[in-house]
Amino acid sequence: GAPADSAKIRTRFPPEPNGYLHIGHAKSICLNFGLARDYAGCCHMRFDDTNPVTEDTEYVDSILDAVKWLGFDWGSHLYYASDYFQALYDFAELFIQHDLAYVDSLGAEEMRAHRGTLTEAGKHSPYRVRSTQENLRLFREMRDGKHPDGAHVLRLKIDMASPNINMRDPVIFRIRRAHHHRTGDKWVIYPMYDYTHCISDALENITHSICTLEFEDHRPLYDWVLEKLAVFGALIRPLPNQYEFARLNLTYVVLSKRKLIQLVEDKRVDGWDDPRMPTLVGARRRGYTPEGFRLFTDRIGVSKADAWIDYSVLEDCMREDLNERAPRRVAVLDPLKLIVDNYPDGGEEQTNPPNHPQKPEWGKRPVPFSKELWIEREDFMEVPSKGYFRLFPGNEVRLRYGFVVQCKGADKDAGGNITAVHCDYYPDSKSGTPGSDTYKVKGNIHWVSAKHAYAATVRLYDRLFTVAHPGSEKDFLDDLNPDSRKVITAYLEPALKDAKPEERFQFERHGYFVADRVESKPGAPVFNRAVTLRDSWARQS
RNA sequence: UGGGGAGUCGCCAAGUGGUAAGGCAGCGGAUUUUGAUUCCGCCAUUCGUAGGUUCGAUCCCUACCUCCCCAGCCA
Repeated sequence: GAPADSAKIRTRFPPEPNGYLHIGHAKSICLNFGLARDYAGCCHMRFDDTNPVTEDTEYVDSILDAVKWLGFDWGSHLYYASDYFQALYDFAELFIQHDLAYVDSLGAEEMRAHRGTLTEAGKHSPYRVRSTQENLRLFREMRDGKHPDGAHVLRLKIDMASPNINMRDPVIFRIRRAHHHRTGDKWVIYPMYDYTHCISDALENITHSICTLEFEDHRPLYDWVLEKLAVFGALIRPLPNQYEFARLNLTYVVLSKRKLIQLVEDKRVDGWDDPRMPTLVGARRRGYTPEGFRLFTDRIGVSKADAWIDYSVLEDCMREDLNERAPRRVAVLDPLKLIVDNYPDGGEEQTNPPNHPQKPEWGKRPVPFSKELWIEREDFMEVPSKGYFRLFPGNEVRLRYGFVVQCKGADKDAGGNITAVHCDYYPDSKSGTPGSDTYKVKGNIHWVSAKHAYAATVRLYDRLFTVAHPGSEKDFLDDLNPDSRKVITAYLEPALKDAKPEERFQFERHGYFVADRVESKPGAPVFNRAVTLRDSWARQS
């Protein structure tokens, strides 16, 4: 436990280690750690590991990593509810001794029947009148493994007629022979959440126990348990208080743990860190930043109203952060060949785009230019629509940081599909050379030298990465096909691991790092955003 | 229809007796070698509804409406 310091705010982030943290958890993490930081208090990292059948150390590690990644530090305050198992047990005997707890031997079915309904009071269990001596004996036998799973439970003796169902003699210990990730097989009885959480908070001298709305009904029980223990003299006042806030809902995003597990188990995604997953590890691979998440949680606020935050808020936060810090790189994702007819065959020269248009101090980088380039297929229209000012026959555009060219037309295959676009360039229009700015064009498109493209930079999901492709140029371009992005993702994996903020790149054309559309293999669902899985899809699956 | 919560602009969200902050989205316009960024402007006579108290109400009172949560030996 932590020292009692009445003046200090003390919060805690208490996940159950039964899954990976997602964007929704970021709100809770930022809230709890942020409050502690803003009020010079401290925030405990605590695992609520009272149900051994669902928990695993794999999750403990990933959760710790996620919190650190978000930029928070719990210092020496790392706790596990399982560390309190003995204290929790001892307190339970105290409740028995004060005739406020009893061993119930009703089966699960019968117990439910006795609990009553939302509108009808419950009935007392016939075991509710057991003597203190018998309760103590039975409870110790439960602890000592003398009874099979489910044979008995320990319940608090409160009020079976309470309109609040949580107060109808809640179960606080159950027999569960399962290996616990930390205590191993030492215990066969495990405490329940309601009983554990408030006591853990009290033992750690938490001042503000912040949780989500669905626990509002549990607050009376939280207070009841702690008040009794204080009266018994087992706990010192002041006692912690529970406060609730609305959990995060994000449009287009499924944050239901059950559904996410299903996606992973059904292999609809590559794993918890698939860039399409709303997990923090997934978001990280997408190029989302801790700073962006912190900005996001500041922006959405905290209230008790059920809210659906529009995804654009998250996007804007990430853009705002990356716009400042991301060096610019170019990639062509849907390549169309552009041939500069009047450029010398085999010719080659360098252009020098800045690393950041507003930060000359970041310097420039050399980018090769040659006769054949790759441009985005959408940057050419044989018959331009109104307002279109990129490439179309007769029009002039600037090849960004390169030359101004005039479009001469396009080649087509037998099926009428455009296979290449032709243009002529103006040799005196090269960016950065004297007089080059006398050319006034509305269109400005990005490009990659075809013969150097195997070493170009690729955008995946939201990020751009420099790729040194092991295969030929053709292999590389084949991999660029939107339908096989996963292949590249897998290949790049090692390179992404330790990417620094400065290594994050922003897509040049749109200054926008979120892919608009990613389609997976035929027959598989279509995602509207690379980032997210649509809730409606998850529902039908 | 038991109990607990919530309703302020398309989406969030301040304000809680003195006459509606801010952000996102959207819409204009200026700068721009990313249709980006940046910049400047517009965007609720109205705060779920109906009454009431008051000089004055989003804020107080009454009634009503809508939505969310609760009957795990899950958290």
